[in-house]
Amino acid sequence: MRIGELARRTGCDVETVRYYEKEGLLTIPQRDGSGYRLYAGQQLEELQFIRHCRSLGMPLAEIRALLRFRYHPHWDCSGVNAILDTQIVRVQEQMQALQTLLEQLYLLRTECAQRQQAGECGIMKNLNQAAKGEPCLCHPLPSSFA
Amino acid sequence: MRIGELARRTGCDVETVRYYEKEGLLTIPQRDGSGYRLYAGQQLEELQFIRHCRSLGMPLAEIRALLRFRYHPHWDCSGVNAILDTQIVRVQEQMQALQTLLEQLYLLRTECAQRQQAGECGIMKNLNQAAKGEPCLCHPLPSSFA
DNA sequence: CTTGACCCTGTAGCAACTACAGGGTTTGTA
DNA sequence: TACAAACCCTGTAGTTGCTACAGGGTCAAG
Ligand SMILES: [Zn+2]
Ligand SMILES: [Zn+2]
Ligand SMILES: [Zn+2]
Ligand SMILES: [Zn+2]
Repeated sequence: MRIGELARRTGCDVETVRYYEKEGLLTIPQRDGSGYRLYAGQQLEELQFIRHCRSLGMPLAEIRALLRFRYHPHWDCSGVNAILDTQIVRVQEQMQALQTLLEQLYLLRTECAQRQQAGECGIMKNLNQAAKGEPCLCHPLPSSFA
Repeated sequence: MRIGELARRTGCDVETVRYYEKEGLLTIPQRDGSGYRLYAGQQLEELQFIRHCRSLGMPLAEIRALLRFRYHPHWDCSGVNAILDTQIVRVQEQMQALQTLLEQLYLLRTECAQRQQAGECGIMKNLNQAAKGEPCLCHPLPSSFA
């Protein structure tokens, strides 16, 4: 199968397939007489493996590592667990950060209820206070946004 | 004050300050005889305004818009509210996505309890199933990771 | 024999920085 | 006064995971 069909069957862009090849994630495909890439079932599975891992938010470097475990089934799997754990921690941290952000944004949002001049707007007032180093509703403690 | 001091007082990298200038967020500073940038209190506030907004996750384009409201206090503030609302929705969507991810990762993680060969590891088994288009613990419905 | 769909390579763009390389300046001290 | 550390300058390239061309070649149908 050529690259277009592979892409269609995985729901993945043609350019993305070539990108994965360049990044060393997909095994190099054969070429036909015109230089077109020819893929077999092996690469279809590889690509689906990659897309699945991407859908779990994993960076390509870790997917590359997971692919190595795929090709070496006799290896000790503790590296696999470590990758998952890393990913879980990363996602937890991101969620925590977003949660904090959301609370700050909600607080700030309450400061403006109706249309008015920007100079009178509670949101702008808070932002301008923060710019002067004064506390704002979203960062009540003495400045420095940690 | 020169760029180093400005950076130190805002907890922001020198390169970042120059970057903001290039992006049109900071007003162009004066220069001394040697071509060094010289900043006044105005730019200190601007930079703190920018860093504050960045700490709320806002993209530079929206910060640029907020800075325009700062310079035009007589403008109607409804654009400010709109920016906040957009940002809130964006963060909510990201959190929702991360929540889904986290549940999938947890499910997958339960599949391997101890060290073993990668070929026997429940995590790798799931990933390899998904690569074949079969359902996995993290995506029980017939494939396609939405 | 021409149109359209497909394929190729290589490069540039996105966001928001970060990190040099390769220079000049200032400041403190020996 | 000489030297070095610390600072500043411009400009370019790297980061991540793609996406979007530009400028070409190939192939099947009508
Ligand atoms: Zn308002
Ligand atoms: Zn705040
Ligand atoms: Zn395991
Ligand atoms: Zn799954």
